[in-house]
Amino acid sequence: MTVRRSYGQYCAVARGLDVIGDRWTLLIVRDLLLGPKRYKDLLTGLPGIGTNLLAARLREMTAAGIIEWTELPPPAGSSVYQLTDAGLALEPAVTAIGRFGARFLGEPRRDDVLLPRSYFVAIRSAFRPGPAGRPETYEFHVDGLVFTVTAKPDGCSTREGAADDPDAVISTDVATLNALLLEGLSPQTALADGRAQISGDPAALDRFTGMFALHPAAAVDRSGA
Amino acid sequence: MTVRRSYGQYCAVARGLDVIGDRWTLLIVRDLLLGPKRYKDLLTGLPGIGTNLLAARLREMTAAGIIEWTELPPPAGSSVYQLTDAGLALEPAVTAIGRFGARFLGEPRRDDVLLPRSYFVAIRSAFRPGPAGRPETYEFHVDGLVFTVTAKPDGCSTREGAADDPDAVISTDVATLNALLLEGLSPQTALADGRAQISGDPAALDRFTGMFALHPAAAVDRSGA
DNA sequence: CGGAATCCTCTTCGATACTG
DNA sequence: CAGTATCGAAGAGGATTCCG
Repeated sequence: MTVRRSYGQYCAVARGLDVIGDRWTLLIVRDLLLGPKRYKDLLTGLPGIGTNLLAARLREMTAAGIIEWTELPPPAGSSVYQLTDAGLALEPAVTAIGRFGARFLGEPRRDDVLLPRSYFVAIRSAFRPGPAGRPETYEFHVDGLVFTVTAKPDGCSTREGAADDPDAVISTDVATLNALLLEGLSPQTALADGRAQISGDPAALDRFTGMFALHPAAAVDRSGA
Repeated sequence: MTVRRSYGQYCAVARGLDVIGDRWTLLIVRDLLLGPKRYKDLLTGLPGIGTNLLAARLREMTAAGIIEWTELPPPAGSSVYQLTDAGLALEPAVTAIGRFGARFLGEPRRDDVLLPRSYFVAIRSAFRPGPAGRPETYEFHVDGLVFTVTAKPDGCSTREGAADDPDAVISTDVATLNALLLEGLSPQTALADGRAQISGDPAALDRFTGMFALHPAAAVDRSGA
């Protein structure tokens, strides 16, 4: 409807920002990096976006060719938005901004919301291949959402949805997940306290947290408020 | 004055966007990657920004700690803005967005403006080390701006300002620079037509364009990194 | 019920004018 | 030169309503 606003510069950075520079756009991409999502999934996963703005962004992103609308095959059959190849090409940008933003993360603020999806995107670029064991698959249930993490010696992948044949299934809440990944909470403590449950290999949570130590070592807290 | 708007998500990507997500911010960073700039330099280098918005952005970026205000040593003595270490950490993000944006670049549109600074940021990530010769320094004069490019076997650096002891000094306009880098215009033709002048080693412009082939063909998908 | 379009208020943007 | 002040236009954010 509206003519897309452009910086009007013949520059790859400016042109990229013409496409992804609007508010919320890159956060929609972040969530879609974990797989296709329904409108409602995105809406509830991005508190504050407002339904009109989400609809507008999805329209613009579709027009730009970075997402597409499709229907999942039966039995799901739901209509979803997913990244195109051009949209997948945004992962390095999301990662780079995340690395930059990590230095401003500090401690959670009072009115910060913790979103499970964010962690399963973040760990992709925080993967430290362990002692080169065999590939391992974890299924996480966090606050009603389900994620699959597959760790191989040469990298890891994450997506939203259930795993085929996981080595372990871990259930927890996002606060505990944050504590495990960013605050050094030990898996033993989390399990003993009942903040996390595991079925399958009981040592899997240990190996998981070891592979994804996100502790902001060089974090410079500069939160203005 | 205004409370900075935040996504309110405890997520490195969202926090990063809280800092750099506002309109124009990342383009200011792009220009500052070439070195310190005065207010006026930024204003004229970013057509359309508007002086109040530039002032607001510089204030916010200073508060966030990604730029700082300083005075250049005599004899220049001008007051300038420059990136802090935290601001320099944005180069990977700028590069990643540039790689993504390259696929939307196409041909210049009627109302696109060509900005010399953009090219000297872009070539940083398009450097293909040549046949490992000795380091070479080029000084460019483009539409009243001066740039220094230093190419070494293991990388290249670019900055705004005159070179100390350049191997060649090249004068041209931004349209010709664009044609040389993106449209395959041959240096011989450019020099013969008088669209570019060179002093020093006359073959230097050949070596330069060879090192920085940005042609869409070569620019498309270098996403291996 | 999921997927939006509409309405309304508030903030931000962009351009111009003006000041130290 | 380096900003501040002002103002109309556009965009963001929230609630409600509509559509299938």
